[in-house]
Amino acid sequence: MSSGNGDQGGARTLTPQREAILQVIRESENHMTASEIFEAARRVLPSISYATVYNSLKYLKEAGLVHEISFGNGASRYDRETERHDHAICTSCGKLADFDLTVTKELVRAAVRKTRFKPESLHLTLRGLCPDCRE
Amino acid sequence: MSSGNGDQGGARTLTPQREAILQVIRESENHMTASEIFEAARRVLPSISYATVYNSLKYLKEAGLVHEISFGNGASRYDRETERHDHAICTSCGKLADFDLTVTKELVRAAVRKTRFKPESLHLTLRGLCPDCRE
DNA sequence: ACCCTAATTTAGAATTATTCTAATTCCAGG
DNA sequence: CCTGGAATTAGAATAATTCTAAATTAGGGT
Repeated sequence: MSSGNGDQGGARTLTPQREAILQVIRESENHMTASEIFEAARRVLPSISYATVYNSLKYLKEAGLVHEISFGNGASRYDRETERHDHAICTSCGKLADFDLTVTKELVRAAVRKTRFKPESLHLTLRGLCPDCRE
Repeated sequence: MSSGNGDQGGARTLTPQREAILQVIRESENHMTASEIFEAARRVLPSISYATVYNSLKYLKEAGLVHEISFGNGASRYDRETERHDHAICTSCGKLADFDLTVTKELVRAAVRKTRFKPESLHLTLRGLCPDCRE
C-alpha cells in the first residue's frame, strides 16, 4: 500500500517460489489458469501454497513479467509477457490463440484522443470461429 | 409465481425474466456485474433467481443482445450490445470506459490472415491511466 | 378440453476462483 | 544473537458461477 517502495534493507526480489512460477509460465505452451500453475509449480516446489501462487502472479504482473487475460468464461489465464500481442477467441469452443499485429501509432493516438487516457498498451481482440469450428 | 403474465411458454423466446434483465442492462449507465443485475432485476421481478440471471445472460449473449466483458479483476460485466465498440481500462483504479474507433477493414483482414478465424468482431482494449489517475 | 412434452424458472446446494488471516519462516542489519 | 519486515504456508472465508431437481408454463396434438 505504501507508495514509493524503496530498496532499503535487502529488498526482496525474485524468490524461489516466484521464480518457479515464472518458469512454469514460460515453459508452458498454452495459457494456464492459476490452478494449473499451482499444480505445475507444486511438482518442483511441493510445499508451495495456493496463496503464494496468487501472490506471486500479482507480483509478476506488476513487475511486467507475466500478463493476465480473461474472457468471461472460467478463470483468468496467464501468459509470459514477451511483447505486446493480440488475442483471438473462438466464440464456439472458447479456444484462445495469440497473434500479433503491428498496432500503428495512429491507432494509439486515436484511442488516446477519444479516451484521454495515458496509454500503456493497446490490444486487439478478435472474436470469431476458429479454424476447427468454422466448418 | 406471478399471475397473469404474457405470452411466454414452451419455445425459445424473450421471457419476462429475460426481458427484465435486458431492460436493466439497457437502462444502466455503467457496466454491471451479475450480482448488480440480480439486485436490479429483483426490484421488478421479486421472485427472480440467481440462476435465471445467469441463464438469461447466457441467452441474451447468444442472441447478441448483450455483451460480456471481463478484465481479470472480479466478476464479469455486461453491457448492452449497441454496436461494436472498444474499451479502455485504467491500470491504476480499474475504471472502465467505452470508446469507439472505426476499425478499418484492413485491420480485420490482417487479423484474419494471421489467425485464420472466421471473424465476428474486432475489439480494441486500451490499457493505461485514466484522466483522474494520470496526474 | 386434456394430456404430453419441452423450455424455463426457482431455490438452494455444489463447485470454482480468489482473497484473507494468522502463524511461521527466512534473511539482512544492528 | 536479536529484531523487524517481507514472504510463505495452510486453511478459512468470500465471491462468482454452475449444477440439480422439482415445479411451472404454455404449445401442440389427440
